[in-house]
Amino acid sequence: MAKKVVVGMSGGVDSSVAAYLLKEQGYDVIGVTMQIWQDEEREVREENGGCCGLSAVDDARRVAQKLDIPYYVMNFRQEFKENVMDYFVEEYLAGRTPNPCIACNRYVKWESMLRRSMEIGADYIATGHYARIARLRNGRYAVRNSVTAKKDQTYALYNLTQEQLARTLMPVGEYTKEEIRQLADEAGLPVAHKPDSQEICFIPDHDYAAFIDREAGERVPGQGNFVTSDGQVLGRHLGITHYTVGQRKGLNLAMGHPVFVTQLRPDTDEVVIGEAEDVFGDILYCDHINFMGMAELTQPRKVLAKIRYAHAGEQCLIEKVAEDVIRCTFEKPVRAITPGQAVVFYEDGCVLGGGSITGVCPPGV
RNA sequence: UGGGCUAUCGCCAAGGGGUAAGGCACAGGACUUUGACUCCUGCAUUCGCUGGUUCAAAUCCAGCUAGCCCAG
Repeated sequence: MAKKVVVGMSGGVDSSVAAYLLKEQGYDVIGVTMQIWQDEEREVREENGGCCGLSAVDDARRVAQKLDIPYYVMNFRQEFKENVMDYFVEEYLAGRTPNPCIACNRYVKWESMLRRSMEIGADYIATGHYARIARLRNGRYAVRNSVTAKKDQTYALYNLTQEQLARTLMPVGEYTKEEIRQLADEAGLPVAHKPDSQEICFIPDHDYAAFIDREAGERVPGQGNFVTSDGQVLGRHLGITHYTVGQRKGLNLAMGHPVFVTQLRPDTDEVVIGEAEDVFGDILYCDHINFMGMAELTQPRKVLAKIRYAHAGEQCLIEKVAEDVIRCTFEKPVRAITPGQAVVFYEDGCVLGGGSITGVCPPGV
């Protein structure tokens, strides 16, 4: 009997082709779209198909019809609110810069959606990510780079558990973006030429600070000083939620040459400003570790590490310095080590694990 | 109140008679399933004001105004 797989369909090309490929491979495919952040008033503001928007449902349903597979919409608004939106806001309030997609993957797509899929008798869930699942020699599951280096989404998946990976299929990782569109075309999928999604799906107007204001109200920190590392005050800023490490634009500081944010100080509401070179560093610490391709870090190990989604990666030495704390020492300085962002470790194209960057000093210092 | 200096885009700043460089900031776009970064494009019919000299003035001259410095 065919294995049953629930495909998370966003309405985009990638997940549509994922469903198509799995059906071709003989799986018993069920299409599902997660309803996550929409509330009635905002639906109209939906633009060019964020990964989980409203047009998403219409498009996904049409694809499901075309593929002749059952299709459902699952409501995960509550889970999304708690694990993604609230997390997003809290991180900003704490002076960190979150990556909501990583939280969404781990807690909504792969926790809530997987659980509910199991409940309806599925053997696997699948998505349209550009990544593959590998079973390593040590028996562990790891996310593996997509065949195309140009499009690789493994970074945002580092936080998945072994149990989750064991029940996941990612057929799109075997193809390039061009091939995927080609397949969509050949299959006659109506979304073959739909533009790629981008930006955070729950903030369509792209105004993060305003979103945080709406969500957190009185708790949002107000104005403060732009200062240099030696304490000189350069001007006033709009509140630390408006900035992130490495940022240049929007500071409104005409210093005659570009200057960048080097640090946020939530305790004093100061935003530290420095020169271009000041934003480079070669050591970082992280916590909230998730081990994937390795079970534990027992001795220092040389790996490739990415410190942001679009980072090419840099060689570094990772060492466990305390329970749930790893220090990464890079061979070459990396730009804009940002608390709240994830650092993900790779070896041979597979994710070994990763964590949440706490800063350039050991936690608690 | 005497003497001197300076006034060019939001900030800094070239240009010293031939028809307004550049940097920063800012705006728009590209890139991007996170924030950033980066890249591209745009950005003073006008040079504190008023007159004058000249074919031609931001550039020379005069007056005025403002700011700074030194005297007092």
